[in-house]
Amino acid sequence: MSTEHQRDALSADEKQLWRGFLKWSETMTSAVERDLTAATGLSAADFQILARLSEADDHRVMQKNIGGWLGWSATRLSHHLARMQERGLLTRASAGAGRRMAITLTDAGARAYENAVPIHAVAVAKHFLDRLDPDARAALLRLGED
Amino acid sequence: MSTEHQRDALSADEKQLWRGFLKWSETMTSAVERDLTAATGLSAADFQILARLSEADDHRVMQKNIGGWLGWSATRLSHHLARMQERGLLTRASAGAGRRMAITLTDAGARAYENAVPIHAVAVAKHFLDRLDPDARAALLRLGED
DNA sequence: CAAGATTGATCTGTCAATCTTT
DNA sequence: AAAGATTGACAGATCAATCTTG
Repeated sequence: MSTEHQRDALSADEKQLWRGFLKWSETMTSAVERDLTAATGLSAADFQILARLSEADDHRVMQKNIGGWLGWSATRLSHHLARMQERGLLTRASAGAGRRMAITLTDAGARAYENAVPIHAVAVAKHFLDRLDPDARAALLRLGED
Repeated sequence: MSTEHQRDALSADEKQLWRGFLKWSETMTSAVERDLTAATGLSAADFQILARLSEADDHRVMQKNIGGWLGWSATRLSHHLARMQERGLLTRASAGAGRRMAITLTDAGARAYENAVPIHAVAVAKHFLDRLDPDARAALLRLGED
């Protein structure tokens, strides 16, 4: 009989791998966010959005695209962009077909992002990049490229 | 001059590695939780706690220990355990020094966990384990063992 | 109507302050 | 006083339902 089609439970090794990964991943991303937020007042989510806007032509991007890049639901994105707009980091304007929206970085948003870039880079290096050996780096790169 | 002490920004490769990891990690853990919750009504957080209780002698564990194993704050754990107690999955009782608490699995909690184990195993295998080649597996195991 | 976005209710997590027992 | 746990207010995320425009 096969042992593949009806897994009863994880083996001890698999359990260790899964639990270890979860704890490492959560601890590491929390540490990055803690450093970023303490120095800039931006959350990790804020930073990701500002980065995408900052990289775009005219600092302007369709809302739909942001959702795709980050893998966020429409709902989450809508709520988050509303809050960021209230804080003056970006503006929203309807643009074309259906209920399509164009998101634009404000000057204040651009400044907040530029100020945060080096802090973010140091945090990611300290808690993530610097702890990866070449094998781990290659493995994670492969997992992430889909 | 050194390029180490004052990182200005991540390189393109580093950015790809970091963003790719974040998206993969969030997508993958969400997929596991979606499968688990759809079939059992348990969240990933619920499952982790039930698993630790289930593995303990007498299905009983000190609250402090759970926090340490999972890397959770005392606050988060307190709120979460209160909710799980209301759902009848576990009981809380003061035990000894200070404000120490002993957490015990109920029969209903034990049944819910046992029912969820194979579903969880299939989900973790499908979305995580089966997608790791030997190098990735070894690399993640190293990162997680601290 | 279909795609894209929003809304409100609810649930989870965090922060700061507080409480209890030794 | 110190350790461990709780509380309440608030921020962030999710779900289901709804809205808008081509």
